[in-house]
Amino acid sequence: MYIEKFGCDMRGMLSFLILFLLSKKPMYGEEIAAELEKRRGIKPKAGTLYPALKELKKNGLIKGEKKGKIIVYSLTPEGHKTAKYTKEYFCKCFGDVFKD
Amino acid sequence: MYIEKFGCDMRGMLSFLILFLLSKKPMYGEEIAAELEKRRGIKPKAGTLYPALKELKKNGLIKGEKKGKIIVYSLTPEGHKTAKYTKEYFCKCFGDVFKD
DNA sequence: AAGCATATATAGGATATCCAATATTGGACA
DNA sequence: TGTCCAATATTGGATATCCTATATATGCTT
Repeated sequence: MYIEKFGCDMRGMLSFLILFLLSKKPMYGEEIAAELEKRRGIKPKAGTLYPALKELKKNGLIKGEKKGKIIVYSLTPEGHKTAKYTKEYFCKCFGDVFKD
Repeated sequence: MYIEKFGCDMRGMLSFLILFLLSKKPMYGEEIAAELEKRRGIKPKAGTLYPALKELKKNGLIKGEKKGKIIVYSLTPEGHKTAKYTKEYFCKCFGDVFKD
């Protein structure tokens, strides 16, 4: 796989992707993991995903609502605002990558 | 700045950005640094940029041609191929971030 | 030729990022 | 009620990523 040969697996984008996904609709852990797998080809392990969610919660960007066994995560108002700004930042950085 | 509050500075995308920039045109170090600053708001330090270039060169993706004081970097054939694949990967991951 | 600024380079270390392994929780269903 | 499974969670550590500080090289100006 060329990504591996490249030596850059685009680490550091996990939290951004999670925030972006939740900005589209609330999801629970396994849903998020499945969506990430569809995009990146790699499914984040539990020890990767949940600490990331915990950090986002700690920063007040997402909240978790318990629905029986699962926890549905969604953005807080602060999270929406941050998602908006980070998306703008992202577009400024990478906007023209898509125009090829 | 919201990126800081977010706690995600999108690390891990530096090499990808460099590869992408060089896929558009050959550049030397300071040119690359300036372009990165324009996009990210932060200019990479010498101790960040040159090791990254060295790694890309080691992997056979870029080559450096000395022109007096400066070194002009450009993609190798392998680098072009890798840029193409990484761009596709990138689009698969983040393609819909721009549709908002 | 000497001094200076710019460009490139390296070593060492701090932090971020992620995973493996393991633990816990809650519901389903016998 | 007890067992099983899926979902969530935590700890500890490995690696990636980047910066600070420092060093080297090259060309320009005087």
